[in-house]
Amino acid sequence: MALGDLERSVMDLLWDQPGAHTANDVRDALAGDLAVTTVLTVLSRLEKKGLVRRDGGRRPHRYAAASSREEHTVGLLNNVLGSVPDREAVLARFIGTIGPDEAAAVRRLLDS
Amino acid sequence: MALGDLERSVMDLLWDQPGAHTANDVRDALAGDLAVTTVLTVLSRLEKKGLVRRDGGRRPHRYAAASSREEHTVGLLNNVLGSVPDREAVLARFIGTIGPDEAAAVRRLLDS
DNA sequence: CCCTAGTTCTACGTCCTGTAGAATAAAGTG
DNA sequence: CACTTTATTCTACAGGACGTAGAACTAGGG
Repeated sequence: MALGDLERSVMDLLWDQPGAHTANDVRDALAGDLAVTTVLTVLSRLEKKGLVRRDGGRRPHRYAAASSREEHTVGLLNNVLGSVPDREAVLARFIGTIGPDEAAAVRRLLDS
Repeated sequence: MALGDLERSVMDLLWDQPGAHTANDVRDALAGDLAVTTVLTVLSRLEKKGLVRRDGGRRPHRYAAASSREEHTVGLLNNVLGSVPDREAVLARFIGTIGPDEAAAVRRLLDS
């Protein structure tokens, strides 16, 4: 599930500032001068996509990211990798493209 | 640039059977009973996206994948990784999700 | 010069996204 | 409780991407 530009901006916001936010908070933090209804629409759509969780208990509803940016992004990666018949062939080429410093980091991560 | 279902099917075809294909070839190889014009439209769009190269020399034009499936997919991966502020944080979590066999493969790839 | 196979143009329905007004609901205030 | 303010949901629309294909046009074979 790909995100649009505004959806993306909202998620970035929710990820960068974890915790519960009202629609007004989100609107104020966003660049540009959007209507609150716009923000609410986007938050609804993100909720439907499972990326945002809403707390509708008290009245200004609060919204928060449903999972971390890393989790979500790893989901995307696995998504991409799931679309090819040979994951390893892709990983092989991917590893060829990463710099030596990053390769070292990956090695470290593998060993931990 | 995300692909639609039909676009995806066409690319899979071109990747699985490398070489130059006519629109009719592609249509015959695809499931379903599509019009050739449909296939041509899709091939055009894929060409515009840079995924397909057309040889318009002789009359039944020939179409072929512009890059390998692996190259293209790695591009997608880097795309995804380019959308986050901390690539390594994502890689860290990604590595946590891969199985031990695949981890071994990655290690091998790093060493080669 | 005319078929015929092949290609490009044009088009339309559908879905997604950005955008927000209108309508409705809830909550505070006197 | 009636009224005002604030927040949420409904409804809507334009624009773009994609699946789909007919119509119009082009080029090569006879």
